[in-house]
Amino acid sequence: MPPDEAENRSDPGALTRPQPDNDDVNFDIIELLFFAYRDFISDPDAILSKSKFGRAHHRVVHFVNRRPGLTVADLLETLKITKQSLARVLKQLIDSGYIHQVAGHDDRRQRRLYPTQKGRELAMELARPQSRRIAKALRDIDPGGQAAIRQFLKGMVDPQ
Amino acid sequence: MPPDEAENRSDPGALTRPQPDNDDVNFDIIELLFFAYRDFISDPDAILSKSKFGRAHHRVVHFVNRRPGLTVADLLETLKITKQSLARVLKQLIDSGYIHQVAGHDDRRQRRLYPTQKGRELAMELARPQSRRIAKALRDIDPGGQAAIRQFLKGMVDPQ
DNA sequence: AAAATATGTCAACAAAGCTGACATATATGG
DNA sequence: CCATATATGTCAGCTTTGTTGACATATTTT
Repeated sequence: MPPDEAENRSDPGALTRPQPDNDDVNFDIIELLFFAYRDFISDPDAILSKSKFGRAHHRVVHFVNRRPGLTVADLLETLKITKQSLARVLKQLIDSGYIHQVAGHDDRRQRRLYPTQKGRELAMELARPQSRRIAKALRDIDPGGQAAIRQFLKGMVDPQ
Repeated sequence: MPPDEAENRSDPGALTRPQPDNDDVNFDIIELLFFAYRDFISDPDAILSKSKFGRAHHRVVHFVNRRPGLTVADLLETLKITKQSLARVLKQLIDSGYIHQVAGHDDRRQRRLYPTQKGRELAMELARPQSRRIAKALRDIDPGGQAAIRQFLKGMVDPQ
């Protein structure tokens, strides 16, 4: 008799044993990623909760700060959201003076996005606690281990 | 004259240089975490898009499968969401026969949650592509590097 | 000149979070 | 035993951030 069947006999429909890692699945890293990301975004979220902006604004101001001059299309590709979804938050950031847009030099249909000084400061303020968390997590990990971490994270990303 | 001021002279309000890592911030790992997580959740999302469930259901069925018998309070603490938010998705999972609840043995106010066979199968189906992605990212990383990755992810999580 | 492209915008909707208020069952402490 | 605390459920309404579909405008490409 398979173990689950015996289990079900005493408690119909309810599997009572924990589900451990097995050949197919790597539950522990799945969970570590969930917990790490959950707390990683809690830092900027706490700061943003006192402002009129949210997570979506954070992402936009982050990437505009990191890659000044990117186009709207670049940003959509990076964030993997629709232009209507981006439009809402981008408009608020532009209207509030955090981001500045300029028609493209070669292709004047493009809107190239740049942070203002205020935008750069916001991006930095939000990045700081996240960086502190990362620094703490990397402390006591040797250079080889740190390289492995970067390689792993890169390997998790879809090609392109 | 500070460099940003000179920059602003020719292009008012727009900082045009990329923002590199510096002492305060570790932008590259911040971004790697964003991209890794973005694609990590895209696998189960694609499967769920053909069902009546979403990400929130995934999280619930995952943790119930991993820790059968956890209480509603445990789950709230793990997910860090409100009970009203959990109630919506949990009810749907119970009504559809993915999760089963039982009054606590000692404390009968508690509702202990268990996966049904169907629930366990869903959790596994959603975990499988994520595990494949993880396995691929870990391939070519030696045991020491893999230990560093686990240590890093654990270090990113808030204590408790 | 026609077609394609980059962007913006309107409207409606869905998922998943939130707050506040209140109900019920059960446990616990005096 | 009663009063209070706790675990859970539920109603109502709101917010943020995602989605589709349709259509407008400016500019580039063919």
